[in-house]
Amino acid sequence: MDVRTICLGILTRGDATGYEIKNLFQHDGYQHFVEASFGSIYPALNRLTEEGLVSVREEAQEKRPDRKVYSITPAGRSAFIASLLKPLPEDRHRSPFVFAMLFSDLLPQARVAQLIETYAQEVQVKLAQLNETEARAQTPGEEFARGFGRAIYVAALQFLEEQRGKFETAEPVAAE
Amino acid sequence: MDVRTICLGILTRGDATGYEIKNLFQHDGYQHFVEASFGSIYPALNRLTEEGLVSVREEAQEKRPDRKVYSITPAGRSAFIASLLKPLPEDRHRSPFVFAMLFSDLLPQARVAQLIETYAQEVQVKLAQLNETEARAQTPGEEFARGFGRAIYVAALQFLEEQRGKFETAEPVAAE
DNA sequence: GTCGATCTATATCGGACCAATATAGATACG
DNA sequence: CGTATCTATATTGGTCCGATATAGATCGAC
Repeated sequence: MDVRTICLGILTRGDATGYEIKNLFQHDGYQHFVEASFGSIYPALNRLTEEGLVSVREEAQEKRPDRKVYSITPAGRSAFIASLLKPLPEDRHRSPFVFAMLFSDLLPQARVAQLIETYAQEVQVKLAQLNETEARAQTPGEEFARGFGRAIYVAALQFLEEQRGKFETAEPVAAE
Repeated sequence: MDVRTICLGILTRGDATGYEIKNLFQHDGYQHFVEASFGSIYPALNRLTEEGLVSVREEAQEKRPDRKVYSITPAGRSAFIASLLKPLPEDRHRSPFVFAMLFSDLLPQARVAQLIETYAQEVQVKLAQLNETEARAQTPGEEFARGFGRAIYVAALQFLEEQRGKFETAEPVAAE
């Protein structure tokens, strides 16, 4: 799922600037399983404009940089739906935490316990974020995404809870 | 968790060629939460060698390209452990599947059902892979990583099972 | 009341990383 | 006997991220 496709998808829900697209990842609905940086969003929007998949209108603002508001075109909408009909790339879950835990035998116990605590807290924050958005009007898709996130985070927390303690008795090895 | 750190970690478990490091991600222990491509592994090993964090010995083979077997140095081991003592980057879970489901209202029902089925099958394959490795000798870290993966995958499957059907009655919208 | 922080909004650059491709002989299978 | 897969290296094009730059607006703290 490249950034161009992600931008198209977001624009099917309404017009937006590059800045607003970026912020959608931090707030509402799109949390946790989709992301893109400014460094890829702005070039993506330019290319999409060249290709006629989105259109821009520049809204000049007094004493502010111009807003470039992007809208999806009919061609863009078709291209987006077509991309959802093709086989999807697989999920990619990169976890520095799991990687670090693979080497727990090389770390002092205190650090291992801390890794687990810190990670558990992060998961709890994400879970709380998902529950916050609960009240707002949602598409069935957003409902699904929130449920999916909840399911995974709850399971992760439960597992961490089970593991807590198991790494407190293991003998540590040289940490230098 | 950059590729250099990942390579260092793997080399703490024993010497390996770039090729073997890459393959470790597909087989044993490191499955699912860690990955790197040849295009980043080979340059990483070169740089690590320059920096003295790993050493190479070239094993000439008859009628085969030379094997470049990498070993971690004491400096490399220290650097690796130091990187595990610093705060870790957060997990990054990119899911084209969840992204597509966010737009289920734009897709024909059949496609949505297919998305769920296909994804569920992929998760089941991953779960089976984790259970396969069960028999082999494991470090506590590998045990943890396998348990973590299992917990998440089982929860995902359970959620998908609950959702199956919920997307069969939703009215579809134009798919072109 | 003014100073710093945060927000809106654009954009670029270096570097990291991936996917695909190239090379090339070995082995294994049908 | 041919073809696919395996061992093993490496590069290239392109995508993407993180950091940085710019710049005025707003808002809270002191």
